[in-house]
Amino acid sequence: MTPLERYLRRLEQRSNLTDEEREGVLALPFDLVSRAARYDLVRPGQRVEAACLVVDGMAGRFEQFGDGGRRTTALYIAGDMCDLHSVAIPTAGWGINALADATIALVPHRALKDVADRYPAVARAFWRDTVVDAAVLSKWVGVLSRLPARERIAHLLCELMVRFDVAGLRAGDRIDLALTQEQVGEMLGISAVHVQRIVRNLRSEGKITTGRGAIRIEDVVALRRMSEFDDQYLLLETHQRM
Amino acid sequence: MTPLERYLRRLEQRSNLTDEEREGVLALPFDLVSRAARYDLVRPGQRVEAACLVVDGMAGRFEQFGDGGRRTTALYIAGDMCDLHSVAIPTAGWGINALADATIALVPHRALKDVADRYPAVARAFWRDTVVDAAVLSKWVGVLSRLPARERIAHLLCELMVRFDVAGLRAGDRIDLALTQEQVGEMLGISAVHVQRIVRNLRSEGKITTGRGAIRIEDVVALRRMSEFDDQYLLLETHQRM
DNA sequence: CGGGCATTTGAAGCTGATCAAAATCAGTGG
DNA sequence: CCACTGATTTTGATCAGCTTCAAATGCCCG
Repeated sequence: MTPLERYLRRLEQRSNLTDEEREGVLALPFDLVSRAARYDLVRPGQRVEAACLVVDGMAGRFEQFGDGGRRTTALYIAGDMCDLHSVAIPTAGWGINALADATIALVPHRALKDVADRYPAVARAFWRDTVVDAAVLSKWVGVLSRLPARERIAHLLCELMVRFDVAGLRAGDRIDLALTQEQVGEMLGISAVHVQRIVRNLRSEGKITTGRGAIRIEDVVALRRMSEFDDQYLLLETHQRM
Repeated sequence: MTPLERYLRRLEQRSNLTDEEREGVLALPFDLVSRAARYDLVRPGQRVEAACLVVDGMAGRFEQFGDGGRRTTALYIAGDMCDLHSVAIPTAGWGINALADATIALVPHRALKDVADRYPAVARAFWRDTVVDAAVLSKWVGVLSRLPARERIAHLLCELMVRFDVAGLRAGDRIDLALTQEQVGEMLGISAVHVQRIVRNLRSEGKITTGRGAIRIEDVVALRRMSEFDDQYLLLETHQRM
């Protein structure tokens, strides 16, 4: 699957497109780049002229604080356009970082605007895409303010499982979570030490198994129940042409 | 200022519009309704056909969890269109609630789509508006995962002060925070009891004073510093016509 | 084989939750 | 105008979850 085919798949998950519109998306130009883990794709305050489509690996949106400290606030997997919103607002108030080694397709804003102008349905699909992004952020705000550490981690795992599934990326029960426990903690507001204790705990209870940078979900039902996970917020339904 | 003038003001904060486009926005039809505090304007899962523009009072976006428990994840003040995103995705995965007594203008999706179709610049302004909403959510994720209770509250106060300012709603140093301490706690993941202790503390340090449902900011500088507040995430710059 | 990063484990201490109850306040009806 | 009611704020005491600091072990890669 080419980078744009993956992205098209994501768009079509929620928006109906005609053949012509599909072609328009697939014809988007892009530059393919490889970035090592921790590379900053977009720095806060920077003016950007291309959006980052994750082709392989993982990327994250982060907020930077006064003292240079950061927090990852959103997670992007293959097929996600990390910062499609930068088309609407090109002066970044956020940052994008390669969480793991990643391949990224840089898609020029110019081209994205052109295809959106030519095909209004594509423009709406783009808008929808950023709305879904916001819906996930909203859920995370809720999760962080409501659930204790254990449940937060369970919720994250459930979310990723569903997103990998929908994107057609899942191999069995295995999730390729190429994140360090430190990174997970930083995303969920938990210290690395405590993340480790929780992981050990979940493992001892037979809910997950871990190994070589991947996590295997052994008991989805338990994870969903304990974190009150409900995928409604991922807005997975396909919508009418507006 | 009429409801739509307020909203137009918000749009023009970030997007340049022509006279004709302005007229288009101002000509939007709406139903004005009054809702008591705690009224649900939109329930999770509901299919909505109008967006909620806050005319007076406050509204909040909330996430609902398995057991019916809720968390407010975003806050809307006069001039904010709470759920403009519902135009793109009308089946709500979220909820909207009147946090305090509020007057709301219900603007039909149909009319919003029409004006967006007629004026592409308005469509982009709408997109931008939802992107700003997402930017605030992203920041909150960062704040919740990084800052301790005291600093969270300070951050919220700083954000509201800036937003009230930008919307032209601020009277002196006074912020009309018609929220109970319980509500504040529920938004920030802090128990009501602890919110009270922090408020007392901030008061004793001369940073704020409180009274009759309002908060007076006495020492902005201290609040900004302690919460590492930087308004960049509010994306206040005006952008070119795309 | 060695170096560097990630994970793992232990111990001590703090932040903030929870429970319980008193004091204050706003609104209501007599 | 005052007594009554329910909600909100305030205060105290106890306790759990999680952080921090420190150090050991394990793992991957050059």
